[in-house]
Amino acid sequence: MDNSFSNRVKTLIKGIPYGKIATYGQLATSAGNPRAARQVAWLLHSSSKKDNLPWHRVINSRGYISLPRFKGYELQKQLLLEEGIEFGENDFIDLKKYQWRTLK
DNA sequence: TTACTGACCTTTT
DNA sequence: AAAAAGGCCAGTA
Repeated sequence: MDNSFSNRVKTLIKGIPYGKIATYGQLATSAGNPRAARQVAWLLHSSSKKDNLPWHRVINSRGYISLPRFKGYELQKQLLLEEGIEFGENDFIDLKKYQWRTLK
Protein backbone atom coordinates (compact mmCIF):
# COMPACT_ATOMS: atom_id res chain seq x y z
CA MET A 1 0.00 0.00 0.00
CA ASP A 2 2.59 2.49 0.81
CA ASN A 3 4.02 2.70 -2.59
CA SER A 4 7.40 4.09 -1.81
CA PHE A 5 8.14 5.72 -5.06
CA SER A 6 4.94 6.76 -6.79
CA ASN A 7 3.36 7.90 -3.58
CA ARG A 8 6.37 9.90 -2.62
CA VAL A 9 6.65 11.55 -5.99
CA LYS A 10 3.01 12.50 -5.95
CA THR A 11 3.42 14.01 -2.53
CA LEU A 12 6.40 15.99 -3.69
CA ILE A 13 4.53 17.32 -6.69
CA LYS A 14 1.64 18.28 -4.51
CA GLY A 15 4.09 20.12 -2.32
CA ILE A 16 5.39 22.35 -5.07
CA PRO A 17 4.57 25.95 -4.13
CA TYR A 18 2.93 28.38 -6.46
CA GLY A 19 5.23 30.05 -8.93
CA LYS A 20 7.86 27.36 -8.57
CA ILE A 21 8.88 24.44 -10.74
CA ALA A 22 10.69 21.16 -10.20
CA THR A 23 12.66 18.85 -12.44
CA TYR A 24 12.12 15.13 -12.91
CA GLY A 25 15.54 14.33 -11.55
CA GLN A 26 14.98 16.46 -8.52
CA LEU A 27 11.72 14.76 -7.72
CA ALA A 28 13.18 11.35 -8.43
CA THR A 29 16.17 12.03 -6.23
CA SER A 30 13.96 13.31 -3.45
CA ALA A 31 11.80 10.25 -3.86
CA GLY A 32 14.82 8.06 -3.36
CA ASN A 33 15.76 6.99 -6.89
CA PRO A 34 17.91 9.39 -8.87
CA ARG A 35 17.52 7.22 -11.95
CA ALA A 36 13.76 6.85 -11.82
CA ALA A 37 13.13 10.20 -13.38
CA ARG A 38 11.27 8.46 -16.19
CA GLN A 39 8.68 7.09 -13.90
CA VAL A 40 8.17 10.50 -12.38
CA ALA A 41 7.02 11.75 -15.74
CA TRP A 42 4.92 8.69 -16.28
CA LEU A 43 3.34 9.00 -12.87
CA LEU A 44 2.44 12.52 -13.73
CA HIS A 45 0.32 11.24 -16.56
CA SER A 46 -1.80 8.93 -14.51
CA SER A 47 -1.68 10.89 -11.31
CA SER A 48 -2.49 14.18 -12.90
CA LYS A 49 -5.62 12.61 -14.29
CA LYS A 50 -6.66 11.06 -11.01
CA ASP A 51 -5.17 13.30 -8.37
CA ASN A 52 -5.17 16.41 -10.47
CA LEU A 53 -1.52 17.08 -9.82
CA PRO A 54 0.19 20.24 -11.05
CA TRP A 55 2.06 18.42 -13.77
CA HIS A 56 2.68 21.71 -15.50
CA ARG A 57 5.04 22.60 -12.67
CA VAL A 58 7.29 19.70 -13.56
CA ILE A 59 9.80 20.12 -16.37
CA ASN A 60 13.05 18.55 -17.49
CA SER A 61 16.50 19.36 -16.18
CA ARG A 62 17.21 21.81 -18.91
CA GLY A 63 14.52 24.13 -17.66
CA TYR A 64 12.62 23.44 -20.81
CA ILE A 65 9.31 21.78 -21.50
CA SER A 66 9.60 18.31 -22.92
CA LEU A 67 6.09 18.04 -24.24
CA PRO A 68 5.48 18.27 -27.96
CA ARG A 69 3.57 21.25 -29.22
CA PHE A 70 0.58 19.20 -30.22
CA LYS A 71 0.37 17.39 -26.92
CA GLY A 72 0.19 20.02 -24.27
CA TYR A 73 3.18 22.19 -24.65
CA GLU A 74 1.08 25.29 -25.11
CA LEU A 75 -1.05 24.26 -22.20
CA GLN A 76 1.84 23.89 -19.82
CA LYS A 77 3.41 27.09 -21.03
CA GLN A 78 0.17 28.91 -20.48
CA LEU A 79 -0.19 27.49 -16.98
CA LEU A 80 3.37 28.42 -16.10
CA LEU A 81 2.84 31.92 -17.39
CA GLU A 82 -0.20 32.11 -15.17
CA GLU A 83 2.01 31.26 -12.22
CA GLY A 84 4.46 34.00 -13.01
CA ILE A 85 7.13 31.91 -14.69
CA GLU A 86 8.98 33.80 -17.37
CA PHE A 87 9.97 32.18 -20.63
CA GLY A 88 13.02 33.12 -22.67
CA GLU A 89 13.14 33.55 -26.41
CA ASN A 90 13.42 29.84 -26.88
CA ASP A 91 10.86 29.13 -24.16
CA PHE A 92 13.74 28.65 -21.84
CA ILE A 93 13.06 28.94 -18.12
CA ASP A 94 15.50 30.12 -15.47
CA LEU A 95 15.87 27.18 -13.20
CA LYS A 96 17.99 29.23 -10.88
CA LYS A 97 15.05 31.49 -10.25
CA TYR A 98 12.09 29.18 -10.39
CA GLN A 99 13.36 25.73 -9.54
CA TRP A 100 11.88 24.66 -6.25
CA ARG A 101 14.40 23.20 -3.86
CA THR A 102 12.90 20.35 -1.88
CA LEU A 103 15.96 20.09 0.29
CA LYS A 104 17.46 23.10 1.90
C1' DT B 1 -1.13 -13.05 -18.30
C1' DT B 2 3.31 -11.05 -20.45
C1' DA B 3 5.62 -7.58 -23.16
C1' DC B 4 6.57 -2.97 -24.60
C1' DT B 5 6.44 1.74 -24.33
C1' DG B 6 7.16 6.07 -22.05
C1' DA B 7 6.78 14.05 -20.76
C1' DC B 8 13.93 11.53 -18.44
C1' DC B 9 18.36 11.52 -15.93
C1' DT B 10 22.93 9.59 -14.79
C1' DT B 11 27.08 7.33 -15.72
C1' DT B 12 30.57 5.34 -18.70
C1' DT B 13 33.34 4.98 -23.02
C1' DA C 1 35.20 17.23 -24.15
C1' DA C 2 31.10 14.78 -26.43
C1' DA C 3 28.40 10.71 -27.47
C1' DA C 4 26.21 6.44 -26.31
C1' DA C 5 23.97 3.19 -23.40
C1' DG C 6 21.86 1.97 -19.20
C1' DG C 7 18.50 2.21 -15.60
C1' DC C 8 14.01 2.68 -13.03
C1' DC C 9 8.54 1.88 -12.26
C1' DA C 10 4.06 2.01 -13.81
C1' DG C 11 0.51 1.98 -17.25
C1' DT C 12 -1.45 0.26 -21.52
C1' DA C 13 -2.18 -3.25 -25.32
